[in-house]
Parts: sequence; C-alpha cells; structure tokens
Amino acid sequence: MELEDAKRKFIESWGKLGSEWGINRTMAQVHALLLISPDPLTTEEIMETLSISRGNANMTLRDLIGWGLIEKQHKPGERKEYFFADKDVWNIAKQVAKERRKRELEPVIRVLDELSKVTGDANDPEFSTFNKSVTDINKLAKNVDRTLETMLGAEESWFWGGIFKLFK
Amino acid sequence: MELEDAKRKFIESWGKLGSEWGINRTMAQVHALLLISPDPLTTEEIMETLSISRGNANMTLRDLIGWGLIEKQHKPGERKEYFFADKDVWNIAKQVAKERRKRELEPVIRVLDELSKVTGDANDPEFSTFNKSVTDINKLAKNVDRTLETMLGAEESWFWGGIFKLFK
DNA sequence: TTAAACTTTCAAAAAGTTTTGAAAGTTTAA
DNA sequence: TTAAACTTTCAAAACTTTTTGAAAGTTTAA
Repeated sequence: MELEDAKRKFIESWGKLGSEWGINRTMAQVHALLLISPDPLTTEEIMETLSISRGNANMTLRDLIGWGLIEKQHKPGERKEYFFADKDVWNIAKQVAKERRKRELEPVIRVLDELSKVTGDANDPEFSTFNKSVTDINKLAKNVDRTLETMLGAEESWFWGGIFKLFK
Repeated sequence: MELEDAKRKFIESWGKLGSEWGINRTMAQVHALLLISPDPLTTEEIMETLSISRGNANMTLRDLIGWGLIEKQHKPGERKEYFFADKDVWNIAKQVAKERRKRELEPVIRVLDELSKVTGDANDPEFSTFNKSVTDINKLAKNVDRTLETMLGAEESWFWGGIFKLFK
C-alpha cells in the first residue's frame, strides 16, 4: 500500500472507531491527521486535507484542545496558528480516560449516590431489586473511579512507572 | 425521593450514559428497566413503560439478547415471551467488554496490522511519523486486547476470582 | 385445517447530530 | 488609526440515526 493510501485509511479508521465510542467522527479524524503529521498544521491545511469547512475545523480544533489532545503553536513571524498533537499514545489514553471520568463518570456517580439514598420496604421486591441494582452499580462505578484516580493522578505512579511500562 | 421517581431517574441516567458511550439510548433504557424489575417483563409492558413502539421494542430486545445482556423466558401455559436481565454487574461489565472487543477492537487491530506493514524511507519524516504513530497504537491495542482476553476468557480466572473480588 | 395470539420486518417519518459558510469579531503590522 | 490576516460564531442545511406502525410472518390450541 502507498503511504498516501495508508494515511487516508488510518484517518478513516480512527474516525470510525471514534464514532463507535461516542466521539464525533470529524474530531477523531482531525486528531488522526495531526497524529501522523511530522509538523504542526494550520486550520487551512486541515480544512483542505479533510475537505471540511472553516467553521467545522475551528470548532473541532477547539474541542480537541479542550480534551487536551492537541495544542496551538505559534511560529515566530507568522500570524497563523499551527496545531500539533501529542504523539505519546500513553498520554493520549491517559488524557481521554481523565476527561471521560470527569465528564461522564462523575455525574453518573452523583445520580447513583442520590438514588442509593431512596428508602423503602425491604420486603417489597420492587424496592429491593431497585436498591440492589443501584447500590451494586454504584459500588462498581466508585471502584472504577478510584482506580482511575490512582492510575491517572500521580504523574509517575506505580502504575505508569511499573506494570504498564512492560507494555510499551 | 419516591421509588417511582427514582426508577424513572435511573432509566433516564442509564440511557444518557449509554448514548455518551455509543450505545443507543433506548437500548440502555430497556436494559435499565429490566435491571430494576424483580420479574421478567413482556414486550407489551416494556412498550408501555417507556412509551416506545412495538417495532422499536422488538429490535431493541433482540439487540440486547445479541449483547448477551438479557434473556427470553417462557412461562408455562403462556404464549407471551418474557424478558429478564442478568443482574450481576460484573457479568454485565464482562459481557459488554467482551462484545466491544469483538466488534470494535478486533477490526481496528486488523487495519493497524495492515498499516504497520507499509514500508518507506526511514529518513522521510512523513513516513517515519506515520509509522511510529501506527505501530505505537498497534502495540497499545494489542496489549489491551491481550489483557482483556486473559481477564474475560476463563470463567473463573485469577482476575475474577482474585483481585476484583475485593471490589464487590 | 383455522384463527387468534403473538413476533418480526422494513420503508417512511421523526429526531438528533454534524456541517456549512457567510458575517461578525479580533489581532497585528505598518 | 487602518486594513489585511486571521479566528470565531451560529442559524440553516445536510446528513445520520432512531423510531414508528402497519403489514407480513409464525406459532399454537382446538
């Protein structure tokens, strides 16, 4: 396969995977494009390569910055803004886990905590089934939360320094 | 909060979480409803409770069966089919991880393997950046895959029997 | 058989999400 | 200042996904 075809395929696949995991397809594609770019790119270049509009490119780039996956870069003597992606896959995984924990896990835990407080007659199967499911899910969610916190919190934890280094 | 309000809120939250993770909202809601139901429910009851059409209910129930999250049940002397959900959260997590691995991780690994084979001039930054990102992501994906396989494969592995039992 | 009870299908409609692009806003060099 | 270069916004349009519901299919008891 030619390098250009391979790049296209990578961008397409990354976009598809993103959309299956609740991440907007274009956002994943822009990220993919920057991941395989040796140099930072301008909004213009991104628009052109992916055939997307200026508005879309701008919003997507801002979102990616919000996720901590890309950064703006200024070249001396130039007006244009350049964008580049962190290329360390562990940082990327860490960053995505961190953001999803904050944006999705935490709100769910808040709701589950509230629902765990609902009281009722322990002999009523309607109540006891509800209560068991909610408290079980709450326990699981909190364990996942705690585990992520430990794993992601310290810059050089046992986790990143130890076990997972084997994987690299 | 009243039990009925709490049930409604649970179904709503579960649906929202599902859609943030690429699972159809209705599917997550039907699952939530069955999770907190002490008894199996009929298609009719599900349609009614969630205000969805027969067609939607039927398709969603089939999908959930396909994900291994719910089962059909027959009551002796009755024509209707009843549906009930496995209520063990670890089974649920396991099942979802298993399915997503099969449906999404495996196809991505196939593409990455193919893209890893692309050859080029190591001094060309275009090629070397592409190659490094692709092979790094491939390594990560394979490690995740292997880890999941080990964790999910054996019915009573060290994983489920050991470490994670602490979490329950 | 038959017909009632139930399940499944699928094309069209509705709902939800993403994208566009022109206009407004901002920044900078001169 | 000014105007050129660039970025941001947002309502409307395009696109995607989900849902509907009526019709077709299937199963069962008699």
